[in-house]
Amino acid sequence: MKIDPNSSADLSAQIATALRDAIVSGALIVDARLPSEAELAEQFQVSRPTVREALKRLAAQSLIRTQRGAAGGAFVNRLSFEEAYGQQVTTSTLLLTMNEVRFEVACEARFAMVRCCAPLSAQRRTADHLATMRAEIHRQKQPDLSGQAFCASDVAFHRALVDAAGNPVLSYQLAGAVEAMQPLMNMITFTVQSRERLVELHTRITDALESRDAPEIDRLLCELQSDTLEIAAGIIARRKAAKGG
Amino acid sequence: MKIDPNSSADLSAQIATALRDAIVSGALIVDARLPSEAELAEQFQVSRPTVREALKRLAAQSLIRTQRGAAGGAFVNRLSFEEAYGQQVTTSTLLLTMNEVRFEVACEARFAMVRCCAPLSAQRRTADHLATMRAEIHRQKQPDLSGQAFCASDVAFHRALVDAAGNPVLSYQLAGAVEAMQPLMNMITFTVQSRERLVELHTRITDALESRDAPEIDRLLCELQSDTLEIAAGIIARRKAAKGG
DNA sequence: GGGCCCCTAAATGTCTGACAAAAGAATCCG
DNA sequence: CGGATTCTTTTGTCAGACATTTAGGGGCCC
Repeated sequence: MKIDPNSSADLSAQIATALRDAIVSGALIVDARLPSEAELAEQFQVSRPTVREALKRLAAQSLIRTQRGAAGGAFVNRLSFEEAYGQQVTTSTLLLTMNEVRFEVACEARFAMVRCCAPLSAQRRTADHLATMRAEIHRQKQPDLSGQAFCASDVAFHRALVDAAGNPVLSYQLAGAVEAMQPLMNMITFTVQSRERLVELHTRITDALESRDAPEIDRLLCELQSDTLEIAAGIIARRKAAKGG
Repeated sequence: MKIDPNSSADLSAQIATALRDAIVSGALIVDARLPSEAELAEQFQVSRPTVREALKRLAAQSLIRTQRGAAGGAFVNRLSFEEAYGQQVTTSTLLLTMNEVRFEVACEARFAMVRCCAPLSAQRRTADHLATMRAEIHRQKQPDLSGQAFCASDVAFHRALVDAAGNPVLSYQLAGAVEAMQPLMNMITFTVQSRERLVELHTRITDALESRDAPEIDRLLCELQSDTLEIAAGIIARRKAAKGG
């Protein structure tokens, strides 16, 4: 593990990369303790603040955790699904908002991915999943629900549908797709009418899931996608017209 | 934007969170310049090294970029698909290896997601995508190809299949699922026989993609999944037997 | 002899002050 | 007016110091 002091890159970035490689390659296994900051400083021939900056970079990616005290130090962190999930959502959200991804494109990706777990969900759904989904539907029916809350409930509904597939890897991957869409969805204030359309489809999807009818779920999700797109298109057009007038 | 000096959390972590929130919420837009380190230090009532640690955390997530010099500073970074893609792959890979996800679970997720873009790929594939896939198939036929190289080619093949869907969001999301599988696949040294089975399926998938036959692609991917699982199961069983003997 | 308490050592967290290096801005000179 | 030079701002890096936390050991009391 060496660094190049003549490189144009930051020393802390180089050290972070070296340590990250060691972790990813398996040279440093989970719960292994890294050398202390002072030792790393000596090893890389840099000062302690520089080492610390490198360690903070790794900590930001949840690759290590630090502990103070005598037996403390930096330890390779077991990346939990929850942590990975959080990072995934942040990254995906920023990616969509910063690159001005068109609503249709994000929507297409989202529904394509949700549909991909429909067969598994139909097969493995439990009563719990159905209960969660029906609870969200119930919430979505409340007329005084804010636009944001409606979207959040929509996300929760789809998450339950995805979780029903019983595959944590799938849940993790789709979390990004589903949750990252929320800010885009938030820009669309659903009218009472359109909400009713969506809620009805949600209900039928839940029913289909209950009777384990995978093809029907697929059909309904397609319908939900085209409905969502239609509603969005209408709102965008109206907004543009309002601007023009 | 305030921090709590009495909190148990690191000051640098708190500052990083505050700045991250400002970016995610849109208060700091792309290419906006953050205050200088000295200004941030004064604003948060901490020292410059502490501020720097916070900034390095953000830099590790590609949320900011820094530039030296008179007009330099830290700027909100436009998260590119490429950067997000890299982070996504690293995170997903570590998640799978560190949590000892079973091969079947990861495999199921991977193929479910790849299958979800089959209809779009069939519709939008270009000659380029087909050429890439055939080139990878050609490489996979080389008998002296190492196990690692075969797996890498397999990943490239599937990436082309996914990219054919023409949806960058989908490509990004699936990148994690497909590439993260590679280390797990690497543990399975494919025999000549099993390679032939996979290559044949790859060929048929490419043919089906050329004739835009979405249902056939779906069928073939299912077959590819069960074949992969079967091969893996055989190898795992043999390995276990070798250990026991 | 065992259990409790305190003390110490080790490690991270934070601060101060300083200098190096880069890069644009301003200035000076031809 | 243009080019070279100096200036200024800002990040990158270093050294040393102190604060804080925590595990572990030694000593004391029962």
